Amino acid sequence: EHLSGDEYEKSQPSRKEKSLGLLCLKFLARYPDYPSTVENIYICLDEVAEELNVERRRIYSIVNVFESLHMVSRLAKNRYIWHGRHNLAKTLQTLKKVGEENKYTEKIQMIKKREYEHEFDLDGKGNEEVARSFVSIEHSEMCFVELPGIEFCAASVNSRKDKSLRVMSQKFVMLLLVSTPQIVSLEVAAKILIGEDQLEDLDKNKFKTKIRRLYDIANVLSSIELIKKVHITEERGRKPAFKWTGPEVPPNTHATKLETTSAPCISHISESTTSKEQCSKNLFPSRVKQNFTRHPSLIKLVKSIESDRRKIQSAPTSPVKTSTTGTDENVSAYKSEVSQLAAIPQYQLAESPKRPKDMKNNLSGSLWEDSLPWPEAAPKASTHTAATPPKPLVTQPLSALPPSHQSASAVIQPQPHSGASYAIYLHPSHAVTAYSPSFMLQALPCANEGDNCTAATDPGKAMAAASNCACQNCHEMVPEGYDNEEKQNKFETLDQSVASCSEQYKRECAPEDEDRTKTKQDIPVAFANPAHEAFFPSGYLIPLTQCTHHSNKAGLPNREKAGLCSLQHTATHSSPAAGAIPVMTSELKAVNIPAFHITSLNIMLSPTSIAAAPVLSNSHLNSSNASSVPNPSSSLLNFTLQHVGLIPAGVQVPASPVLQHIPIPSKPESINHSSENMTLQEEKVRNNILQLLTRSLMEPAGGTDKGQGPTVLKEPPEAQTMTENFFHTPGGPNTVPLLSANSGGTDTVSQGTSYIPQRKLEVSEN
DNA sequence: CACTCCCGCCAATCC
DNA sequence: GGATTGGCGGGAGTG
Repeated sequence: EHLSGDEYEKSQPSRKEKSLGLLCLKFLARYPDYPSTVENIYICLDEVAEELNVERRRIYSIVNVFESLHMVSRLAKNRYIWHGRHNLAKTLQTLKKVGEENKYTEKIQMIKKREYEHEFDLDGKGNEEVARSFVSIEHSEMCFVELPGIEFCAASVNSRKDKSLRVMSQKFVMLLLVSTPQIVSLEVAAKILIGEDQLEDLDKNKFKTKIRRLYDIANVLSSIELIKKVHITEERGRKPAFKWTGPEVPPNTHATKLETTSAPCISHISESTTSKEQCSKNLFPSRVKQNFTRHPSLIKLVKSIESDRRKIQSAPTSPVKTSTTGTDENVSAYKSEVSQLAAIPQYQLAESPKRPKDMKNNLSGSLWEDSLPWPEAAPKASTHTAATPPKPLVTQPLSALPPSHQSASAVIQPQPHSGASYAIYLHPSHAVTAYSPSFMLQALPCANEGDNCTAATDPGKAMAAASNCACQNCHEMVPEGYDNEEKQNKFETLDQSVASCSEQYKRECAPEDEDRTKTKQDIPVAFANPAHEAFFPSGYLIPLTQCTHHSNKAGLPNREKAGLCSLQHTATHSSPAAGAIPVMTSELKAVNIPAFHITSLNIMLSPTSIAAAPVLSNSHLNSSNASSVPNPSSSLLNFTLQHVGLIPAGVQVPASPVLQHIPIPSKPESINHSSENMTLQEEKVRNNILQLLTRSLMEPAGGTDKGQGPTVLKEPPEAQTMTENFFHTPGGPNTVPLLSANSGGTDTVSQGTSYIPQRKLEVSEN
């Protein structure tokens, strides 16, 4: 009171200091990310408001958003319980699923389409049309999405009909999770959220209010680093948007059990169906729903896998577990594991907290990400990637590196001209190297600093990708083969701590483990199931996209800070085979990829081939393990390597498992960028060579596949890019979205859809 | 000026 | 009927 006006103003915290985001951080600082499950942490709103010196109203906003993610749940008046991030993975997965089922992808496209069509239509009818178009798409207005075990405590005391902020928050997250790339503009989000409630009057005020609320939500989500504000620049100017920066959510392969509140479920189609049943029905349409069909190529794959598994289990020549070193045992175990890899989602293992230095920067996700005990793995190598954006492909697989793989390190090579890179991640005793569709095994820095990713997108390729990804079609590619009830149930028991996951992995898979069969009895059901053994391949092919590196505030969990290469946003669409592709170490040994070729060897392997390779090559695993007898593959490789001048004539690549000790360049400077100079002609030659190599991998011992499946790489279309060749599949180019040429670190993305392929939107962050 | 989003009114609901 | 929740939109701060 005694202060003058100016002084008084200065004594007051600035507007920014009072922001919801900051307040949210303060709020978060009070509670652990992963609270003990033994001891409940209760939140008293009054206390918090007082301690943080804010009105209670503000706390409600925060708590409501957290509630939407099940980070808290309401116990009683003024009283919440803190769950932290324990439920997050499950929640996100559920939200993604509901989002998919609510056809948000289509809605986004519809909005964009209309927007585009009415860009110069000033009569304002565009919005109404959009609104009306929702009716034709989908009518499933959903209620608050809840998780089992949490729903009742929340619902019992809070029957307020409209939990708008909570529901809005969930819907917003859904939008982000289902869109490709995972960027949603404020405007689109607002329109969709309004569109659902009020089809008719999309008046300006309502829109403004929605935007306000979205900001509220976004501020909270940003503070927990699930999203990040970016800007989309298009013809008409800059638009605020939000990009998903949270953990990657694996594709849904089954219906997670979830409940909805007893709140009325609004349906635009039938006002009478307000029951919970109807609500659930909306959320989880019947399984026979036609948009869950298996992609034809997957049927083959599954059959092949199954038959192979049978062979392994019954063949007299199957390796018998011996009591010797344990190595054989492991190999045979891997063998059977590998035979199933293509069919079974890889369980996402948490990283060990202990990592070697060189991995720390490159591989470590945030604590938050590391700890996500995905209840279900991403069947990256096989399925449904279409409806799922080809995302931070690196991040997830790498964060899944099991603890025993500490010696591994990843080197990454984004290929500006050729799409995604792949890191070959090998078993602990082996190394990690990079693999890219331009077939360069190269090391690469993850060096892009901050937000200045400026490499240009190739609009043509982006367009190609966009137009090749008929997202609706993609939705229809969910393979039922992987939608295995039994597995699901098992996985639902897997909401475990990282520590236990890591520990289990060690016990289950670490080669140095004494006795597999014995330890198996100790492990929980999901791991004890033989099928789950298959979740630990000896290696992965990890599609890499681009790298970003952000310097972030210390102490905040951030995947990007950790230097993980994450796909920021991309117009790429992965093929069903994209993602972490399990690959057998012994397969690599079998072709004797020599260490010194790590930066120069150009190999062309279709991801589908690779995914299938373990299946098809089981019969020669033994020999590769023995590694004394050169096999046809190695001869062929040697020949081809010599042929292309990668090794001098007469030099034989040693047949020993040299890969085990491949020196990985630890510094980006050591990278060989020779691929950049590759001419088209060279590419062609390589294509041919690589086809040979592919076949040598695919048909090692009398090839069971008979020209079917991934080995069909007969005539790589000349004009096509390597990337396209790479993803050439028997299903035809239209059944599998092509991986587009990635921009290799740009923030310019094409948000083009099949509707508006021409649009190139620039995303900037500030 | 447009974009952000804080602030607090006040209605709905709870107890 | 007071307390709790939270929708909502005015308008201030920011770039």
